[in-house]
Amino acid sequence: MVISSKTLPDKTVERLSQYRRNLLICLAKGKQHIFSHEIAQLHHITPVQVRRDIMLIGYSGTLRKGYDVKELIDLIGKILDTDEGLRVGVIGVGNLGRSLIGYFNGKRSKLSIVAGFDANPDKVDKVYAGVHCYHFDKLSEIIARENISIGIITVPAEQAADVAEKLVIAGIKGILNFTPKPLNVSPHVYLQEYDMVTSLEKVAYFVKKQAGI
Amino acid sequence: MVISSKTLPDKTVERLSQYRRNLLICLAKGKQHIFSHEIAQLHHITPVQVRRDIMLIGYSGTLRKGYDVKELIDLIGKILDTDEGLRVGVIGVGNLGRSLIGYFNGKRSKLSIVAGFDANPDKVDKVYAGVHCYHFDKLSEIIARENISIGIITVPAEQAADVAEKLVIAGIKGILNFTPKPLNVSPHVYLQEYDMVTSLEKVAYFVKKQAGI
DNA sequence: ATAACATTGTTATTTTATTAACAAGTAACG
DNA sequence: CGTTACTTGTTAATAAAATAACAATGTTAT
Repeated sequence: MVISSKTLPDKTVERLSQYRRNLLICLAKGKQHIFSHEIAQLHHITPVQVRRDIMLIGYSGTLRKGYDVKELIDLIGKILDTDEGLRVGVIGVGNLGRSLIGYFNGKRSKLSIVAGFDANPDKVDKVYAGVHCYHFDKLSEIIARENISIGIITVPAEQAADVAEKLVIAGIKGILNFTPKPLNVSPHVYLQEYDMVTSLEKVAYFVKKQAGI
Repeated sequence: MVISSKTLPDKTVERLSQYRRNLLICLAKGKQHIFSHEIAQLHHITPVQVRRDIMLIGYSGTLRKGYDVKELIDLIGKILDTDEGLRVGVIGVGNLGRSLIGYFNGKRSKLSIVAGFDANPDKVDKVYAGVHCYHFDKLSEIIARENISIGIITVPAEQAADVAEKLVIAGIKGILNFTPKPLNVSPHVYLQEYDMVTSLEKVAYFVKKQAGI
């Protein structure tokens, strides 16, 4: 079967990433086959949703036996990963930046954080969880040298726009922005924003609603 | 006008939180009125979306003058905030937990992080950015004593399920889960999950697509 | 005063995402 | 073998979100 080159729905991509994580755990436990309702239960979604996602990537399970865990993991890998992997830089090595570096460190993955950047001279040329921290000034240089295609922005909000601009100029292909400042980037750079404060305010709103305050 | 007590769409709630943040900046700059297309531009969405959101909260602007910044901020506050505010606890005072505490510290807001929890004896009874860190064992006690209604989970993934269960038992009303482990909580606790690894894998997928790899 | 324009508020349409429905087919069991 | 029950794959229906369309109306220019 040929892997469809059509772009998958946003939400399906997210779920595939999550499925894979849990499938790897299943595989490590020696589980060889898995039913759609088992995957569903792990993620608190419906079995139909799982089957639909799997249909979209063109995989087929075995009737009454479920999906082959290993095959499914491999196929998700073919879809999400690139052969040589992509290299990632973290701009802003504060608590959040270091936490991200920590998450990825040691995980065998096609995504690797290969550089950190910070303005603080105390941090420059230090190594955090195996990742070298460079000065902001070297952003362009290191991105080119290290072949970095994704940038994670974890600087204070007021520096975000400036950093984003420099990243785009340096030829970055994708940005994950953790600052609350919405960014303006050229349309051929993929931008994903995540705002922690908004997440928390959203929880608060629904708590308030539920409590009838 | 009476504020509708109907629950707003998920996405509208998120955007309102973001609008407010930028409106506060506008107000600080002395801007008194703002057009839908200006708000839209700040957030890279369409003016229609903005008008629609504002319609949903029952506010009206002035034709050809736009919206009164102060009034809009106040109304969003009435919708998102509770009168006395909600109190938040952070479970897991690692890099990510401290980063969240740092974000909220000093921001005048109806949401305040009032306690941290960790198992590490080096952290217990220390104060991080004004927030006291307690031992896990005191979770229930402190949640009750400090009247905490929202918990942010930033522990390692393998402890997440256990922490969530304890939070629910302690009577928490809302949970924001930053671990990649999907949680099972009783349906009257509002749960929001955010998975950083998935976010990054999603960026990678779209970068890959765009590059045609 | 009148015309041209800008901007809101709202309804209608389209798109995207989720859920339901069900046909098909295979393993297990007698 | 034949029957039962389960699980997949897919199409159809529904729900949620975004976008488009446009009427209403105040403002500015002439």
